[in-house]
Amino acid sequence: LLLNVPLRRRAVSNRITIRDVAREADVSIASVSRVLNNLDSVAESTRERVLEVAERLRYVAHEGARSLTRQQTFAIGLILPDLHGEFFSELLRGADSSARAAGYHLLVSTAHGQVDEALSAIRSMRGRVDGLLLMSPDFDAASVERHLPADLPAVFLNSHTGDAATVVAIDDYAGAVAMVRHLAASGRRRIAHISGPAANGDAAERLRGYRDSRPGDDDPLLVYPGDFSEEAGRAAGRHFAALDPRPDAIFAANDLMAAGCLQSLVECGVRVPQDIAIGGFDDVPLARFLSPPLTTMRTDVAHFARLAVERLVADMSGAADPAKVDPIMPVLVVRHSCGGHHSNQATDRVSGSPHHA
Amino acid sequence: LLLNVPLRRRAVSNRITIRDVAREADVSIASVSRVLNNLDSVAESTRERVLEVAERLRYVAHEGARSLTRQQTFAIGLILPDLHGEFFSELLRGADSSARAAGYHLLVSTAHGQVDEALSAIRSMRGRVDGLLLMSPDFDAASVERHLPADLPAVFLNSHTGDAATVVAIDDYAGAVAMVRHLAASGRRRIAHISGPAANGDAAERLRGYRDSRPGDDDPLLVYPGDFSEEAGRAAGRHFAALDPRPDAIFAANDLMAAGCLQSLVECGVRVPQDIAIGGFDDVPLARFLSPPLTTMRTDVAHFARLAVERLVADMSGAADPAKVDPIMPVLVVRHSCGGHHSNQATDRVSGSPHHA
DNA sequence: CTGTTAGCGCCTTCAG
DNA sequence: CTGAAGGCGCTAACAG
Repeated sequence: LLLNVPLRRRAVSNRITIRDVAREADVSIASVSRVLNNLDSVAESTRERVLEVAERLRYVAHEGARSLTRQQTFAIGLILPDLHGEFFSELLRGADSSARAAGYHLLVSTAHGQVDEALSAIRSMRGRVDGLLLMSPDFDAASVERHLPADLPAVFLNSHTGDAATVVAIDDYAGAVAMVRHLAASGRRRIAHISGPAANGDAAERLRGYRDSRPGDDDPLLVYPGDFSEEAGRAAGRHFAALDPRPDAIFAANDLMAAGCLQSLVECGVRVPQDIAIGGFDDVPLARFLSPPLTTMRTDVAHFARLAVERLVADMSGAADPAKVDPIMPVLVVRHSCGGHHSNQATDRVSGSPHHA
Repeated sequence: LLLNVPLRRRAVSNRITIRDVAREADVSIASVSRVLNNLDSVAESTRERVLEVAERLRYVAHEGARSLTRQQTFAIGLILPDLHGEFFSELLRGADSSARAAGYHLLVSTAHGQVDEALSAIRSMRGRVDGLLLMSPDFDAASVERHLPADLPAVFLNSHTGDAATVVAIDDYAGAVAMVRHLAASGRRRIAHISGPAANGDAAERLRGYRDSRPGDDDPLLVYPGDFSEEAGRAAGRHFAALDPRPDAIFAANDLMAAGCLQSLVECGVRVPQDIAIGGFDDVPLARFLSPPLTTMRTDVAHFARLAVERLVADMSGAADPAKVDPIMPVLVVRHSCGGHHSNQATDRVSGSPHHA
């Protein structure tokens, strides 16, 4: 009766399972499992036979299945707003190095500043990762947090969420203040700012730091609304070059805008730093290649990411130790764009507190 | 007798499964599954009830389990030699955009130029991804290929493996030739080269292109052995600045070395491009920010990665269409470092065949 | 339209 | 030291 019932669809599958190894080695799958995970005690003869067969068959364990029984995937989900530019490149590098060190893989996803994309990314991470690293400067982290599956530990990166979530953050405010003070200390009196996207938490903090510390009166014309892009920096440069009276310093909310601004100022015939000094934020690798090299706030993003991973791994290990990680204090790096005298890496003048205070 | 046997360990687990939803909604798990995947036809009333309960319980499907039954993970593994610098950043960005578009996630891993790390990465991908994107310029791709699990389609990136594997490659040789010819055409006669790591396939091809097309006789002093790092570029710059007779052009095997070289030449008092012209390879974003902006071969890495993902997705869909993808021909971008006259993006002079010939 | 029942590939008690 | 058996959470026939 059941003669021509096809034995499921695996007719032409070349998938090799633990069962194949067991059959070929003439042992039970339990024994194969033991050997492969070197557990318990297994007779040396069995052990050798299994190993031999496994190699001959090119058997590689199915990590998906293994995760299911172990209830652990050894993967960490990383949800970023974007992947553009060196900031994220560095972030990823740091996260990867630290994750690998702890035996974890990285599952990367981008949300492009859309809450729904972030939520969908989170959902699709359930059951494929043991924990989540979440960077969401473009929207309220708290609202995202509510949608986290209950069994998915998460660490927020640089989002000014309430006390509820675990957060590893950069002290944007203090960094901005430090930069503006440096500019003022070197004699600049009319300091302008190129801000980041309005909805971005980091950008908001940097703007706040600028506002609270700039010399002179509030002047709306001195704040150009940017979006972290090079093009915004160029536009800002043109704007400020034409302004009368002209600012004598510009603090850009990130390095990429500073770079764009620098280029357009030069095109407009403005001398940097003689006429206008420029300061950035992040210290991406690009910064020291500009001419003049860019004074900026160094955040060591890779290190920042490493911290976050370590924090997450601790959380996942059930180390119910919700001790807050202190915000990371950016460090001022003085280069020629503010009137410093040196340009190459070896002579960067670095000041401020180190990462671990 | 079995009264006090603890019902497995899940005593305090807050994991919510499809079964919880089914019980709460008073239907079978099959129905829940149907609703959640909107399959078949389900009574509207059932449907609503399930949806309501799922939301109330904050149920999120376990993707791991789902992958196991579906025999499909909707993830792509990406194994890279490293994560340093804009080249990989761009690669990742392109891969991500294209993978997301096809409904896939990216599982990232690095091999650091070690064969064993690459092999271990491959093993740990089995059963968590549907296909592999593999970049292994530092060692023989064929040897890696032999260790691929049989059920894991793979696409090699830029590795000059035999015809066996699917490869998406950049035409390094042709690119190098084009650059050297450009240098020669603008009157340079003594053209030097900074090569990449000896074991690196791309580097080897670029060197070969240089050798086959440079004017004048072979001169070992004109080839400085680099390793793709900025520091190597600086060292090369010092070397060539001191050489007598000095070269009048330098072709660096990648942009980062070109950047380092440029800086050290300037420090040595050599004028670029008047005394020495410089050409790079890759056209990373950094290139146009240098001063003078760098003439280079643009490969559009992001696009390259997109192609590779599309190829892989096609392979995975069983489109047994092993039509080779033509090597991507880099495009010459002329900027001021070779004597061009313009510096900003809008006026880059681009020539050569476009990516799709 | 809905529930029951096999697995997916592996790990892990529990008995031999 | 080893094998049998029961899940992990979900999907997909197959009967009702």
